[in-house]
Amino acid sequence: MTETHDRQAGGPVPTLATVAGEAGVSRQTVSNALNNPELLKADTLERVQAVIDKLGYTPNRAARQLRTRSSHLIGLRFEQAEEGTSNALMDRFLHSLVETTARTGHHVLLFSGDPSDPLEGYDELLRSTAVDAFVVTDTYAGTPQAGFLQRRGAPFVTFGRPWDDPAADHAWVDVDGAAGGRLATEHLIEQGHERIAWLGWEKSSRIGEDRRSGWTGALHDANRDTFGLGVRITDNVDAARMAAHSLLDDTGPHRITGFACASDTIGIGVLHACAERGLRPGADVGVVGFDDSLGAQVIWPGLTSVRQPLEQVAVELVAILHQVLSHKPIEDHGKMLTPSLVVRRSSMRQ
Amino acid sequence: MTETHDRQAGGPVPTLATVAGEAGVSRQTVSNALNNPELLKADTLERVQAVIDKLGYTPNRAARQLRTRSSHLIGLRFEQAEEGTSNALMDRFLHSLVETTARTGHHVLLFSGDPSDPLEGYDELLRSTAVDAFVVTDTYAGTPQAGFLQRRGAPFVTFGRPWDDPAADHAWVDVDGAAGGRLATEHLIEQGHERIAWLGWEKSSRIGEDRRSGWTGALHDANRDTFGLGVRITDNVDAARMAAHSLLDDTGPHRITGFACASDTIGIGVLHACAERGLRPGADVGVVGFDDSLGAQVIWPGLTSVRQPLEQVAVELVAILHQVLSHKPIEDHGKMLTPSLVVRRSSMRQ
DNA sequence: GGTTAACATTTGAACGTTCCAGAAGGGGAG
DNA sequence: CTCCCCTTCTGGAACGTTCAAATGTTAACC
Repeated sequence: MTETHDRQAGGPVPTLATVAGEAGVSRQTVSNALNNPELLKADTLERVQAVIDKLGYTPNRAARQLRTRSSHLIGLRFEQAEEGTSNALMDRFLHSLVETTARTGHHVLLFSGDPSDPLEGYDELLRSTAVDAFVVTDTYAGTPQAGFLQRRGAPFVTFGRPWDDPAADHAWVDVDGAAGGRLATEHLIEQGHERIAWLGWEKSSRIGEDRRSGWTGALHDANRDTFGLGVRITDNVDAARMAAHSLLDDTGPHRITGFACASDTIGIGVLHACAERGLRPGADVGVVGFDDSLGAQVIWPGLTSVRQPLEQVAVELVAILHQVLSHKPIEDHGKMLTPSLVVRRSSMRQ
Repeated sequence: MTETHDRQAGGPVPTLATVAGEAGVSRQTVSNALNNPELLKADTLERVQAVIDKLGYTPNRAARQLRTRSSHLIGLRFEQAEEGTSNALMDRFLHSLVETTARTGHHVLLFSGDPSDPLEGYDELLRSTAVDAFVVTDTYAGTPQAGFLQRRGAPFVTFGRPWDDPAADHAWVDVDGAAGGRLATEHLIEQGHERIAWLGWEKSSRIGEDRRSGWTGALHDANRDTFGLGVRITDNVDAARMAAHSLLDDTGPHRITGFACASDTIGIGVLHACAERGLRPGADVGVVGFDDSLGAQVIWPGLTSVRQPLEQVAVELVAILHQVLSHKPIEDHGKMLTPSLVVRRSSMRQ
């Protein structure tokens, strides 16, 4: 607690005029003391600062926002995720974002919208000049937010690359899913697994295909075949469990012993199948999930998982956002970050 | 998409004056059309509305906020939870809150603060009149936020009752942990378990003691002893696993077969211990967790858990907040909600 | 027909800040 | 001494809205 004023004090909130009167200067001088201190003579600045501290003055945000047309708020549409994996991810990301924006005096404003209308909310906040910019998170292929905001001339950055249009010229930050899939697969190869399957999402999921391509690439680089080893399912534990059983039933020249998965939910399904067959995760079968969710941490015996650097994503997002807001020409439109592997017992041979 | 204006349109944002000019009325009349439509003659209202729709006018939030001294923002300090159970809870709660506040045109503003100073952030937002009110979530015993905000005369509601001071006269909403503990225990009794243990937190946790008291009460009502059956540990899987082993080793007149737990993390630890002993959850041992987290849903074979009605908590919080903001006398200072039991296979006898 | 009252709308001021143009006070060059 | 520039500070205006009071309009009553 560094403030020198009395935090307990209630009473009327001091304004610029209050401070100016107390310090014997004009309003504008007080304003300058805060926004352009280099314009003031040293001793004036000091005197004004003292009064500001004494009264505990903080500029009224509404007035400042009205005058400067800048709210220092970042809008984020906070949509209900299906009961699934993404919840935990969002929580971690959101915290990083709040933390990062705070460093530059910005705050995060959450708004909701009917999932059936992906633009709902954006428009109203824009017209009422409630936020300076948006962070857009749900940018799977075909979502119209980016196009809409761009046409409206609204500042925004997406978490997620523009899948449809590689030439899209809005700013984005994303995590390299292919690199993640490769990390998982190469780790399983290192652990000595001969046949490594991929359990992923439907073909329509661009994120899923991206992650899968890392698996394909790693196997090809090791001169291995992927034929019959890539399975597409929906993202739930039971579908994954059954798919894993089916793959484990398959007795070719080599049995399948490695599973790289597009999500932790799927990885957990594989672990369930192992339990039902009496296979020991780690020793008999190697399993790697994706996203390092809470479930991966608490499930027995611990699920190795690809972790997205969400803290870093937030930092990059905010950095780019500042460039966009200051109308600087943006150097890179996109920033790709690399995930890391959190190794737990589900993939450790001994 | 019900708006009749062109969502694509960029250009200057229309103001009250724009609309007034177009409709041939004064600014104030347009303002009234929005805020007090009953003051206008029917056909005037209709005409103004038509222009508002046509131009896609939305009142400037900053100007409105400056004049009315109301930002329509609810502040929520969003603190990093330790890697643990509460994350998932927070996510579900936060979504409900965003959804509920949206219904009355409010938004949620997130701010962060150094965990070492529980008051950081509140003061600044208050002085800059950035938010109308706060929702305070981390109200374990001894947290100073409530007292601070009350002295400052700031509107707020806490999620969590004032443990220290039952006579505290601020508004709060909470979930009845004792009822939850009782639900879990009575369910285990119904399932035919003779000796039911409690695995909970350290005595310093008021929430933990509250939940535990439900277990105690249910056992006493059934004329059973609790002696030696209540264990206090820290909230992590491994501690719970070891404690469960220790309890399962105990061979009194009856073996312990029921476990009521203060959290899902602990419940999951018990399931791990069962797995290591070859005990079948459900058939041999009944386990009930608390909070219905993602982990409870995905772990094999499914963990029965006490679920907090977070959606309803949000609704009640917002309702009380509106009472506080309109300076109505508050009927009840506190609102206690009852949790429910989500039964999964970890507690089903067959 | 004139006085009142109720209704419908307008006008000027204010919220607290920053922008802009300009004033006051030095100091040096011509 | 005058002119000009530089530094430092000031006063009025403006951002877009709502409040409070004033104005104009219609209807109602005796």
